Amino acid sequence: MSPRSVDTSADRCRVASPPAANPESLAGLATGFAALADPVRLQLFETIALSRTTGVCVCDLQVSVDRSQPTVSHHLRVLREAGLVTADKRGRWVWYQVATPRLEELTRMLGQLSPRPRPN
Amino acid sequence: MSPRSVDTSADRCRVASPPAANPESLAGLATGFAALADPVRLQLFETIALSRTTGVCVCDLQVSVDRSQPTVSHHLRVLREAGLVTADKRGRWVWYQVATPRLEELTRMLGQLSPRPRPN
DNA sequence: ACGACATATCGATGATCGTCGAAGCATGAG
DNA sequence: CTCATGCTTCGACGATCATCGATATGTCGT
Repeated sequence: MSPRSVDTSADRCRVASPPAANPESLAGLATGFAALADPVRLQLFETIALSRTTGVCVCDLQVSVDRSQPTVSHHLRVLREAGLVTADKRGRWVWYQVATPRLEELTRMLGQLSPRPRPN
Repeated sequence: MSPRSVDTSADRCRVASPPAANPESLAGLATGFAALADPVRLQLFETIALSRTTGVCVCDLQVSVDRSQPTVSHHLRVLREAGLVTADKRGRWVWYQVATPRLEELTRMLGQLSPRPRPN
């Protein structure tokens, strides 16, 4: 017997789902968090995000994370496919920038889970 | 040659690291995001977070995610070890609650990466 | 055209992950 | 005490992942 349905009807509580996100959007969000779940990727993303105006070119990203060039390229692809960054080929180099809407989507979700937003 | 150091000294930019988080705290944050990187775990966490006051007991979490009971237990352990939730054994049941400071730590980091916080 | 350079892709390898059934460990009811 | 119940731990298995060297693709300078 569930602890929510003990006794006659006193302690009872909505066992049915709260206003949770639907499963597909949940999977999308999970993919976003998965992209940030690796230390190397998180550092790459931080570096990209902190250089808002210009973006960063891959050759500069390489030096900061001490991984082989294919590995860095792989991580950047994961960030790209998660929608967190965009790549822009300018001449011989590729510049990465943060994809703000997606980042804010993730931030907003975490924010809504904190016991803050609805103080009523 | 880096595209930042073309020409004589015109387009130059601080190649050296921005005020990035140190590597160890980066790993800690990555662990946090990794805990949210699975759809099942994200739903569990959402359900826990949305029932702030009381918390949720595992038996109620089981029904919502359609996974075996050991699997749910495993995911809850990951969330626990990532510091995102706390478990409280009350009698025969275990009640989970969100660990607010940790959640806010993750939220804050994402917030700082959005091109908002410093409009100067 | 050619060679140097910047990135991306491929293929392989070891590590980690998600999942389950089975077994273990408490707790409370009888 | 004994048994059912709620949850965790264990062991296994297939799937996915992070990493690298080798190779491919595209671009610029000469």
